[in-house]
Formats: sequence, C-alpha cells, structure tokens
Amino acid sequence: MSTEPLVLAVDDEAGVLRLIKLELTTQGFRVITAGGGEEGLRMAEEQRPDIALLDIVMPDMTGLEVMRRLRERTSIPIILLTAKGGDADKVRGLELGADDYLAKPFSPEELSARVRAVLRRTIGSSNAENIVHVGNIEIDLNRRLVKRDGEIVTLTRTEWLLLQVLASNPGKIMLNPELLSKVWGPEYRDDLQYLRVWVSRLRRKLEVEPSKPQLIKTFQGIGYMLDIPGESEPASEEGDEATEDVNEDVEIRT
Amino acid sequence: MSTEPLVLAVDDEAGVLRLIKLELTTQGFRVITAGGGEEGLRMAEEQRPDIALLDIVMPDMTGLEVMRRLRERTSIPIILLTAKGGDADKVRGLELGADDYLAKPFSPEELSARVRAVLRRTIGSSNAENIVHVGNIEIDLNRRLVKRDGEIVTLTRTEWLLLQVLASNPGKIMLNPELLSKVWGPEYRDDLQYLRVWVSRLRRKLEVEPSKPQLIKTFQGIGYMLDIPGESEPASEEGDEATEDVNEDVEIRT
DNA sequence: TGCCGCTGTTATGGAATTGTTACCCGCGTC
DNA sequence: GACGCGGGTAACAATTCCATAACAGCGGCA
Repeated sequence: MSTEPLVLAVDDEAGVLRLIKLELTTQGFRVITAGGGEEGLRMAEEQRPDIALLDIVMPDMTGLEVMRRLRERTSIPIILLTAKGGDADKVRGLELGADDYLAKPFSPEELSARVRAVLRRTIGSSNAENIVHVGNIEIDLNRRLVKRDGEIVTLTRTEWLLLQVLASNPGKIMLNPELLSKVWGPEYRDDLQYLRVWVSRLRRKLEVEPSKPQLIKTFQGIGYMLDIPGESEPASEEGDEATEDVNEDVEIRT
Repeated sequence: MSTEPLVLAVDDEAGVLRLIKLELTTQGFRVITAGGGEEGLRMAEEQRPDIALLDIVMPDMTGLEVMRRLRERTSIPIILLTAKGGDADKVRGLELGADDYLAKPFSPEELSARVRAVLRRTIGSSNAENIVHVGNIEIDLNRRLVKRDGEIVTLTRTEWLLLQVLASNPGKIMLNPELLSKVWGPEYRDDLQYLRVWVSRLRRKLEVEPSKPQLIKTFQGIGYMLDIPGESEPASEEGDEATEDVNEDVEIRT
C-alpha cells in the first residue's frame, strides 16, 4: 500500500468529526468527513475510502441504514459509533456486518487502535492472496490453512509457526538459530532438539515419504529450507537475494 | 426471486384485511391473511411470507408480541399498523425492530408504497440468493433459515448469529476474537468460554454426531471453521497407525 | 570394526485447551 | 406467581498439545 489509508467519518456532530480528524490525521491516516448519511454515501461513492466510521444516531439517516447501503456495493470495513453503552446491546444483533463498534465517548487512542486493528484484519485477509505452492502442498499464509492434495491438513500451533517461517522464505535456507528464535523465542536459539522434533512432525504430516524429505530439506549444521521443486516459479515477492549466496555455500554438502 | 412477493396481513378486522388484500393484489403482490395472532404465526411458519403487516391491537395477542415471536426465528421485514395516535406503541415497535409503521386509517396508495419501500430496502440489499449447503445442512443467510435434511431447525438468536458468521465465510478459519467480537461485541474478544458453549449447542442441533463434528471444525488455539466437504477433509489423524475411518461418507440414517 | 557427531523418531506425563453439563438468573407470558 | 425460554456461569471431563528424554540411523574417520 503506497498511500496512507483513507478514512471516512460520518457524524452529525461537528465536534466529534473534528476530534476524529485530528487524532487520525496525526496518526498518519487521511481523513474525509461528512455531516450526514446522504453526504456520507456520496463521498464514499466518490472517494472510495478504505474504512468508514459511522455514527448510529443521525438526523437524516441511521448509521445502520448507511451501512446497509454501503454494503450493497462495497465490502468496505465499517466501525459503528454508538451513542451510549446502553443501546450497544440492542443494536448488536442488527448490525452484523459491522467490523467493530466504539461507544461514545471514546478516547483518541482507542479510536486509532480500533481503526488500525480493523484495517489490519480486513486488508491482511482480503488483499493479496499469499499462497505458497510446493509440490502437492498448498500453504495459505493469510488464512492459516494448509492443504495436501487439496485436503486440509490440521497443524498444531507450533507446527504452523514453524511452517509459516519456512514458507515465508521458500527456497531460502533458514538458519537454525533463526528458526528457533522466530518460533520459540530468542532464548531458544540453541535448542536444536526442538527443531529436530518439530521438523520431523511436520514432515510426517506433509511429506509423501517422510524418510526422504522433498519439501523440507536439511542442511547439516546450517538449517532447513522449504524446497521449491525444479522450474516452478517462486510464489514469493521480496527478499530472496540472499538465496544465491547461501546456496553456493551449501554446494559443499552432498 | 421468480414469483411475486408474498405478503402476510394480520388484523382482526375483516374489512381492513379485505382492503389490504384488494390493494396489494392489484399491485402485483400475493397476499395471505390471518384474523389473529396465533393464526398469523402459524401461517408465517407454513408459508414463509416475504413481509408481514401486523395490526398492533388484536384480541388474542398484541401485534408487538407477534412481532417478537416472529423475530425470534426469522428476519422477515415487518410493518406495524397502528390504530391511531398511539405514539407509544409506534416508538416501542420501531425500537423492537419493526421496519416501518402505518397509521390507520391509511390510503391504499400509501400502503403499497410502504410495502414496496420496505421490500426494496430489505430484499434489495440481498437480492442474490445466499444459501450455503454443508452436508445435510442448508443455511439461508437472507431468510435466516436453517434446514437439516430438509427439516427446519429452529435456532435461538445467539445460535443464529454465530452460525451466520461461520456460514458467511465457509471454508475459512474464523479466529476466536473475530467470532467473539462479531457475535457478542468487541469487548468479548477474550471470552472463549462463550464460544465453547455455543459451538457445542450449535453442534448438538446440527451435527449428525456432535462428538465427531463434521460441520464446525475446531482449530485449537486459533478458531473455528464451517467446513465444506469435498473441498476439504481433515487429515487429522495423529497416530502412526493408519487411522482408517474419516473418509467414508457419513451414514445418514435418520 | 568401533567410536563419534549429528540428525531423525517415538513414547510419555504434565500442562493447556476444549467440550459438556447442570445450574442460575432475568424476562415475558399465561 | 408459576412457567418456559434464552442466555450466562462455573465446574468437571475429555481431548490435544508439547517439552523432554531415550533411542535409532547414518556417515566419516582412525
């Protein structure tokens, strides 16, 4: 994402709008505001914001109605601003589809935290499909899903963490201390046995023939690598330059 | 939707019913009528109308009560018919989730205009049939309807909200905090026990064998997923010995 | 051949997570 | 005011996970 996220805030109270704009602008967002539902819809149409903040109680149109209309044509994430804690309960069932809501009065910190959280969730999951294919294995880094021959393989948390690190750098040798510190924490950088056990478990679930690993290759004394077979293109995007060097280094072995 | 919208009118005055039926029929709607609350509920259950008109004042049951009961199990849009200046009822009705209201006496034109407007809002926002099939379960996201082996399963509000979130993202792992915040609200992000209890209750109603969930899969420490069989089956056997079962189709012996 | 270093595999018990049930309370109806 | 219903709570049972340790396999090398 090259430019900063664009936030649309819709509220009939100018003071609230000013507060929102001030806070989010200083937090690095771009902000546009609307004083009513109709205006908000128009601006959403014209500017295509990345996220919308909607006050539920407005004179010309309820925030729920605005949300419904927005959702008719876009999947823009929405945070509702509820007037009091009281009606939050009442509203909750109706506004499924809102990604979050915030009770007034809210603190500026909470506002920007919620906005960031929602953006992280929605953009992270919807934007770039980040799927790594290795042989008959498919690793969906966003959805935390692994398939083998099209069938879901259930991984435990540790198994996933390990595979995630490997799959984020396909074709690149991951050094033992690096893997250990990324999965178990920096203080485990010398606990090789963890790696051996969990690589073994991963192989049992993923490899066709665990005793002859095709996916997760061992580099004695150095680390492990998620292999990219043959001429298959890399499904990754950045930071592969180091691969060359390490590979040469490794030719020594076998 | 191929056929004309079906309108259910409930009123104890035969004259009003006749008027409604005449007007709406000539306007291209199909109309069924009921003279009392009980009868109305029964007809709603059997015929699944697209919209309901409810008189607030009736001998056997108040229109508000009928609305409450309808809303427990369906999301059918409702227009209330208020006797006169009964503002209290009007306000209360809208709070309870009526989509519109109409003060008697009303003109035929106004009636059909309101009906059309409400239908446009509610159906228009979801004109695409949105039905999820999972095994022997059918989930109609628009009509808030769940069938098991063709039989309607009645879900409570919370059960439905949870299932709705899951069914809106079939085959995708829904994270625990995501589910919690969408069903109970963001401040319940960490109340895992809610999820455990309600997933269990859902499974009891939907799964063939609740102790071996086929529909709602658990991902420990992560979340839950509404499974799409065929596209994904668990290869979750842990032990070395080939765990036979799993793949054979569920014997639906009901 | 036998020792050694490194890696891979498996069993196990305690810990953590999840599933289930009974019970309670509040609400609205009868 | 008893009753049914939906929903929250807490206790307990069941399941799964994971660190650990013991052991097996495989060269290399003297």
